[in-house]
Amino acid sequence: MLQSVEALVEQFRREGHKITPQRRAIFEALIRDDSHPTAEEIYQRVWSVMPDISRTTVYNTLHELVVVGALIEVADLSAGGARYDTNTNQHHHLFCLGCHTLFDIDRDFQQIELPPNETAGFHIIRHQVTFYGYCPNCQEDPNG
Amino acid sequence: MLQSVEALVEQFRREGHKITPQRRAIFEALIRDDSHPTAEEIYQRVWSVMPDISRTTVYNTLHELVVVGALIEVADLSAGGARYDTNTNQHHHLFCLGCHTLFDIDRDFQQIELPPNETAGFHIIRHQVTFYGYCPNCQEDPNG
DNA sequence: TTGTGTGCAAACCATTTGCAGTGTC
DNA sequence: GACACTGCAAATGGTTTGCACACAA
Repeated sequence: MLQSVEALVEQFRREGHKITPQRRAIFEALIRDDSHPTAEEIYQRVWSVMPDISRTTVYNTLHELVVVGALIEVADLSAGGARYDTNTNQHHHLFCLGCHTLFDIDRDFQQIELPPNETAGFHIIRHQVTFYGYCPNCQEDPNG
Repeated sequence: MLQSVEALVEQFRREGHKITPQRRAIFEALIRDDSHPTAEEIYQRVWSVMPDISRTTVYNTLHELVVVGALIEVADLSAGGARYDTNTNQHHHLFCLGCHTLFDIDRDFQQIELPPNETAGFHIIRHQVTFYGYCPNCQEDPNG
């Protein structure tokens, strides 16, 4: 989880990027967030304090945050576009098939490893476990 | 992996669906396939033997195959749209970050289970491990 | 002052929808 | 013969691109 705007500003400067008011506002919107927002949700948050910002700028900045490693883009879990994860540590996901909410699981399944003869020659970078199911709400109301 | 058109026809009839030449052609295109094709790829295959088919019909039929459980829709792994997996057994994935190829891993990581107090009240249906990395090709040519 | 960043508008691309006509059961 | 299915065309929605202007360094 991202802890401070200044740390991001630092990181961005280090990578040779300029710091603009728009970028600062986007950083603000992401600090201490663990809700896996979509680009549109982030745009809405920033828009509420900076109504002149454009989606283009939000998309650009999110991509740059992914490139510098401050954000992880979560594969689209059906509907609503890509989600951004501010938790860049190794962790896992619990996904509700009903309401599409995504929870983090910080447990470490260290046992998950492929024997070398089953990797098909891949150089494996990371792995992620996703649990699919129904959250308490969607169990009560299967149409939720 | 889907083994026979007739089994799918049976299953479709059982669920109260009608069998059309288009659906049969789509079934043919999916038999003994383990390449995780996109809807567009399936459309192309069917189109080569039935040029009058429309994308709408392909999309419709794929959705119905997912509903009856003959196909699994794999979350979009960036670019190119959803993939369809004819392997509906519990299995895992190896995804190449370079060329976006998706391999099946049939190994069973039975140890992966969430203790009840970490499920956030979810009713968990299934889980899937995705390994992210670079395939032999994309290790040689990082721009592949 | 230079080149990166911004924002508009338009393009893109996978997918969905509306609807009239068709064909399976 | 009824109703599910088909296919066209248009709409949708997330994301990207082209380009002129603005501003951080």
